[in-house]
Amino acid sequence: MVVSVRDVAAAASVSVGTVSNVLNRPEKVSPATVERVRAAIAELGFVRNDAARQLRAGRSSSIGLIVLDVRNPFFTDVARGAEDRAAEDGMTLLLGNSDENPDREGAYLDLFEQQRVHGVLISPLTDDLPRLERLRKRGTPVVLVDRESADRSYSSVAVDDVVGGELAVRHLAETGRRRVAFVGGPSSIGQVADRLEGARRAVAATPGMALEVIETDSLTVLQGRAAGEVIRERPVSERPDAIFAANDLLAMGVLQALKMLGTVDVPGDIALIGYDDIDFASAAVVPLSSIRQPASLIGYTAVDLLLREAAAGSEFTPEQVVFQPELVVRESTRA
Amino acid sequence: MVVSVRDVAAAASVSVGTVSNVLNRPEKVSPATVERVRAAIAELGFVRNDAARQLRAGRSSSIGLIVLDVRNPFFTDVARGAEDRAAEDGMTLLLGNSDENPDREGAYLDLFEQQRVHGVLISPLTDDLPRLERLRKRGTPVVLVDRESADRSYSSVAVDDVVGGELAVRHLAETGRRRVAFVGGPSSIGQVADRLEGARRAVAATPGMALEVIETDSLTVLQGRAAGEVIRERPVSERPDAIFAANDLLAMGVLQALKMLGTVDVPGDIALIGYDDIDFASAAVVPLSSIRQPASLIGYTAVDLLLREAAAGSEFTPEQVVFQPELVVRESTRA
DNA sequence: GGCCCTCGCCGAAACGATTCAGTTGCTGCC
DNA sequence: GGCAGCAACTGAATCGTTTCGGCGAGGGCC
Repeated sequence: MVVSVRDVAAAASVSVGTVSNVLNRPEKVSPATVERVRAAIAELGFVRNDAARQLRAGRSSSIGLIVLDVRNPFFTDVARGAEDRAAEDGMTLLLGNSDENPDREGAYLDLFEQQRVHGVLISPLTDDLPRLERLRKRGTPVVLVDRESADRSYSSVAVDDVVGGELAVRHLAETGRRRVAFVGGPSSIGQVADRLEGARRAVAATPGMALEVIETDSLTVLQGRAAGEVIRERPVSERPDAIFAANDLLAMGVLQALKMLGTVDVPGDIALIGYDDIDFASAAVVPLSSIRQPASLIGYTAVDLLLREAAAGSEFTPEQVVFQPELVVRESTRA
Repeated sequence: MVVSVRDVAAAASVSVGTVSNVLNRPEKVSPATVERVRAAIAELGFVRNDAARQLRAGRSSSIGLIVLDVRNPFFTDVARGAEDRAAEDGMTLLLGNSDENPDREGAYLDLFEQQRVHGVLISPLTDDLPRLERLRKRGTPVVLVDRESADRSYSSVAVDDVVGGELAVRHLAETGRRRVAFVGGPSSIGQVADRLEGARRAVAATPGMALEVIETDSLTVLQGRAAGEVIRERPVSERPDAIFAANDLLAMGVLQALKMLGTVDVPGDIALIGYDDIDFASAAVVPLSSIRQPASLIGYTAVDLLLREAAAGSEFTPEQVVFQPELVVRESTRA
């Protein structure tokens, strides 16, 4: 009981080609015929088979997006922006979650390749992936999200994380802090490395300031809590007087750990600043200072670039869009 | 330069049928041939075309999931659970976000139908949707998520929201509160209606307790903040002494509004309880009491049901799974 | 009237993987 | 030797849509 164009054609007494034209170029068909075909479609409950369309078209009308962590509101915001732009061109967004795991990242790339997606948006774990190369050879545009490609061979939409890190630590310095701990990791993730680099620069620019790095396995609330506990357990004299967390999830975990036993006061004893400025940051126990990134704009712009690249074909030169981050000061870094 | 099974077959000097067998039933092919074909695949960089497979198979290996709000961590957790179960059977999850908007919901259902998805998981806005019926007629299983079907004609995985609402308000009663405001809406959303119903029951069971309903347009932080401001602006005597928010996002918004000017103390002046127990609830300005739902288990179970239903075909009787919610007490409702 | 266009429609070919009835060649058994 | 049985492989048909060369009818123009 599957209804195909053929059935519709028979019911409306036209050819399959005409049905297809009604579907895709109704202006090419006489009004009376359009009407008749539409009626047949409605009556039979015909619904296009996307697989067949794609097979014919050679590629799908979906765009793949691979993010580091769906549970991070920053990335859901990116996804929303991407989805909005995709919808403008009648495309769909396929959302994959690598969870900072290269195997999962690879699995999604394979999947997207099999699906012959229109293009791939990725916040990659490592800098060079043969799979990305292969996709590109096939003619599938690839745009890096929240990350710039080392050799600028890929298009990308990112925020200057070095500047962001610098903003954060300079702010800490300006509010009188001198012993800063950077909480984040793994350092193989580009964003983490860049934010740390920015922190280093700000520290170097401030006489008497010291930086310590507390490396985490991932960028989650849980890992933040663990790092916070490490700091809490130290003798008071050995604690930093400020913490810069590589993202807000970590920062919120750190905050939970510090506040848990009531032993450490934020910002009294330790100031805390995160990164991303997710919605929940302002609602934290101590409202969190953070570095804001235009998440949904990043997603929107990335899809925009992707579609332009897809339309241009091979004579497209990769384009790097870089947004500037913005410091948002709240309670957690009050002097 | 597209590589198809035909090219692989030629390169390995076998027929296309054999290539397909190597791909899908390698045990049916002699080891030497498997080796030869695999080598050809690797050399040519052949990647299966999913559209062609699906066309032949009649349906895709994806499962569609439509949630009310991707930005709500509860739903991303549901999605994670669903994805995990789907991956066990080599299936993919397509995530759609209705944003509590019937048009968007409909658009995703249409899309999923065109994609001939293996099945649909939906947290529906309204109770009866002709589109769901049509999907079912086509043989596509539909499982309701976080919602039970009124006439039990659909399979569903849900949490007893009436009990959850009752738990919340009974807890407020037990901690001495008597003038409760329910913040949530629109009431057309089943979860909201049920939680309110539970609240009503608990109020009815407590002599001297009164319930007021503050309706919101949606279940977001922003709407919560607006509701919180309404309450904050009232004369002290007309304020409730407890607020039950239909979900944690709303609760966090309410909390922000109440704390903003420092005029209202939580839980001193007003106790506050939310629903869902999202990760961020415990990290809020005032750690939030909430009603916990097993989010990722819901997603996992829903896909499990879906796959069983798909395998059983027509002789499947819908099954309703109901989990019990759990009260989580934190600072925000301390007596 | 002859010629050329345009419009509206037709229908076969093509996309690429899977399936299945059929062929081949070999082993083992009476 | 004859034959059944089996393993390994073949290749044409199939899924449902889009595309595109082509055809006939009607209109405009010289």
